[in-house]
Amino acid sequence: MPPVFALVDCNNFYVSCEQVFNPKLIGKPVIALSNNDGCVIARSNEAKAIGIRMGTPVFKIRDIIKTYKVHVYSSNYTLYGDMSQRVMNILSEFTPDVEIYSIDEAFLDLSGFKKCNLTDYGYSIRSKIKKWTGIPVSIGIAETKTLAKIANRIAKKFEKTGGVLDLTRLPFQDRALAITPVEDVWGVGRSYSGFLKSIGVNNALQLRNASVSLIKKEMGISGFRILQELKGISCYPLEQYPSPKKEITVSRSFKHPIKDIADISEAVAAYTSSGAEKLRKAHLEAGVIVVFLMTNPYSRESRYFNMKTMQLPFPTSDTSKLIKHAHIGLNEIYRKGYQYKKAGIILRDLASDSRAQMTLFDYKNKGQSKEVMRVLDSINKRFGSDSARYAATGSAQNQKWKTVFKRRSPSYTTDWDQLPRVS
DNA sequence: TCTGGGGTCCTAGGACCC
DNA sequence: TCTGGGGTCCTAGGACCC
Repeated sequence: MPPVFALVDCNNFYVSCEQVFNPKLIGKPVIALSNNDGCVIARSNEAKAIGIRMGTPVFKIRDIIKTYKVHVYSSNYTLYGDMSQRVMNILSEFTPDVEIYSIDEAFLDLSGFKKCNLTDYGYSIRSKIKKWTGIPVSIGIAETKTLAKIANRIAKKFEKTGGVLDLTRLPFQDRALAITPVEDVWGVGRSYSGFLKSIGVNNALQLRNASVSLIKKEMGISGFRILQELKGISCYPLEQYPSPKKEITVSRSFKHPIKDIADISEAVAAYTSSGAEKLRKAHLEAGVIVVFLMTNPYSRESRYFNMKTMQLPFPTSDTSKLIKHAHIGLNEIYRKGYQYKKAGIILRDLASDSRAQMTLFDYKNKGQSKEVMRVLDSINKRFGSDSARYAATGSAQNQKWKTVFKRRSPSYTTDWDQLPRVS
C-alpha cells in the first residue's frame, strides 16, 4: 500500500502574517525583508506580479518600491513563529501524523484517509486554518513528498484548484509533471537544473523519464531518489520526531563594516551567548566551537575569510566558558586592516547534557556552573531576553554590530504592550 | 551607501591502521 | 625498477532546503 502525503504550505507566509494584523495590506504589493533590511524574503502576489524577485537586495528595487507604492516590512520573527505554531496546532487536529518541515510548511500522512475524498478533506483543512488564523494555505496531495510538492505548487498557482490538488488520481500526474519546470522540482537547485537543461530535460515529466544511470552518475544518490519519488516510489518517509540537532550556528552581518576587534569581540560574545542559550534550551552541550569572520563577499576590496575550530576541554553549555574559547579563536583569526562584514559561531559535537556523568573528566565546578546558567535563563525568561547578560557582549550604547530592523511591525500576538487596538 | 540566516546530506580525498 | 589492498574515520566542499 503506497502512502499518501499532503504538503500544507502557507502562502507568502511572512507577508500573510503582516496582512492578518493589518488588513489594509490585502490586495497591495507587500514585501518582507531579511535582517538589516537587506533582501526580499517574502512577497505578496501583487509584489510578485510587478516583478519583485525572491532574494533581491532592497537597494536594487528602490524605484519599483516608490513607483508601485510597495509596503515594506522588516522581519518580525517573533510574530511569524507564533503564527506558525497556531497553524501547526490546527493541523494536528486533522491527523496526529504531522511533520513540521519548516516555519510555514508541514507534511501530513493521510494514508488512513484514502477512503475519504482527499480533495474535500484538503478543503476543510484549508478553510479551518483560514478561519482561525487568517493565513491562506495551499495543499498538495500525492504518493510521495516530491509529488506532493509539485501538487502544492500547482494548487498555489492555479486559482481554479481552490488551493487544493490531489495528484493520487493517475491521469493528472503526467500533465502536472509536464507543466512543472525542472528547476521547481524538490532537490533540483541551480547547479543540477543547469546540467539537466543541457541534456534537454526541461520539465519534471522529462526528468521522470530520463536515463537512470546518467542521472545517478551526475547527481548521485540524491538524483536517483528524485527519480524514484517522481515515479511514485516513496524514498522520504514522514519524519514526525525530528532527529536531534547536529550543530547550532549564530551569525549576523553587520549593517556597516567594522574594523576594530573590540567591537567584533562584543558581537562574537553576543552570538555565543545566544548559541549557549539555544544549547541549554535543547538540553545539549557542545564539544566544539567554531568562530568565523569575513569581509563583504560582494565587495571588490581586499577580501578575507577565516575560521577556527576549537575543541573544548569538556562538553559544556556554560556561556562564560564558551565565550572564553570563542574569543581565543577570534584573536587567532583576526587580521588588522580589513573591513569586516560578518562574524559567527558554530557549536558542534552536540550531546545530551543528561548523559551519564563522566566524573573523572568533568571539570570541578560543573554543578556551580549549571546553577549560574539556570538562574541566568530564568531571569531572562521572566524579565525578557537580555535582561541579564555578560559584560563581554558590550554596553547597550556602543553596539555598532547590532542588527537593524527599521520597518518592523508590532509583535501583535506575543507582547502585551503591542496587542492590536480595537477602535 | 545598501546584498540574511540556519540547517542537512552526500562525496571525495587524506590520514591512519593492519 | 619495483612501489598492495582494504578498511575506517574525519574533514572540506558542494549542493540543496526553507
